Amino acid sequence: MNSIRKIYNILIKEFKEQGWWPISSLKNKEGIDENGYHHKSYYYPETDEQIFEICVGAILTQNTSWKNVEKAITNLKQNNSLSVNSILELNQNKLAELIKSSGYHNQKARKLKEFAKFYIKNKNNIHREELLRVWGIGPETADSILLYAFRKEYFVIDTYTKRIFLRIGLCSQKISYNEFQSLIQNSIKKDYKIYNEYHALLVKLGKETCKTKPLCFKCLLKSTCSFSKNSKLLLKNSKNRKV
DNA sequence: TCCCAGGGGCCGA
DNA sequence: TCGGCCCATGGG
Repeated sequence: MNSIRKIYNILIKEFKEQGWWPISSLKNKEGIDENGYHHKSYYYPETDEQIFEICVGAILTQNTSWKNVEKAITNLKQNNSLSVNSILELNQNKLAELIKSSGYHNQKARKLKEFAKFYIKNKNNIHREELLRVWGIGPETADSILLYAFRKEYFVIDTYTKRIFLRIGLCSQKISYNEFQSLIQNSIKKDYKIYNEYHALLVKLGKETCKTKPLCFKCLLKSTCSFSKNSKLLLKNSKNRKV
C-alpha cells in the first residue's frame, strides 16, 4: 500500500467521517450535527439551494477561517440573500456589507456576483476549465465546488494539504497545484467519497496538530513524518547541549 | 500587539 | 513563469 493511502487509513480510523461540506439548513436534523455536518451520509447536497450554498461557502472561505464564513452565511440567509437570483439582484455594496465578517468583503462580493452569473448558465453542465475562467475562482475554489457541490472527482489541494504532505516528505516545496493533484489522485481510488473525506481529514489534522507551529508530539502521523522526526532530534540535541 | 485563517488577482522582472 | 504585494475581518 502506498504512503498516501496509508495516511488516509490512519486519519479515517482515528478521526472518523467528517461529514463535509456543512450545510446551514441541515443543522440539528436527524443524523446531522449542530453545525450542519452530515457525518454518516455522502448523499448531500440534495437541492439546488444546498448546492449553491456550498459554492458560496467555497468562495467566502478563501484565506479565511470557517467561523467567519458561517457568520456571513447566516447574514445572507437572514436577509433572504442566499440564492443565485438574490445575489444577482443585490447591490454589490449591500452584498459586501452582508459578508463583511468573512474578510476581503469587497472582493468577495464581486466574486459572488461573477460566480452567480456563471452558475445560472452552467449549473446543469459544469466544467472545470470554464469554472476557472470565472473571475475570483482559482484551482482550489474550483475543485471545492466541483467536489463538494457537484460530486465530481477532483481532489482539493489547500494550505493544509500542502503543509502536511511537505512536512511528511511526500512532495517538494515547488510542486504545482496540478502536479500535486495528480500525485494524490494517482495514489488513491477515484471515488467521490474518498476525495471528500480525505481533504476534510487533512483540514482537521492541519487545524488541530499540523499547525503553522506544529504540535508534533500529539500528531497521528509522527511515526511517518520526517518533519516530526527532525523536530524531535532538534529537541533532543538542544536538551543535551550544555549551556 | 501579533499571528493566522479551508486564496486569488495583478504586476513587474 | 514566478515572486511579491494587496485585499480585510475576527479569534487566540
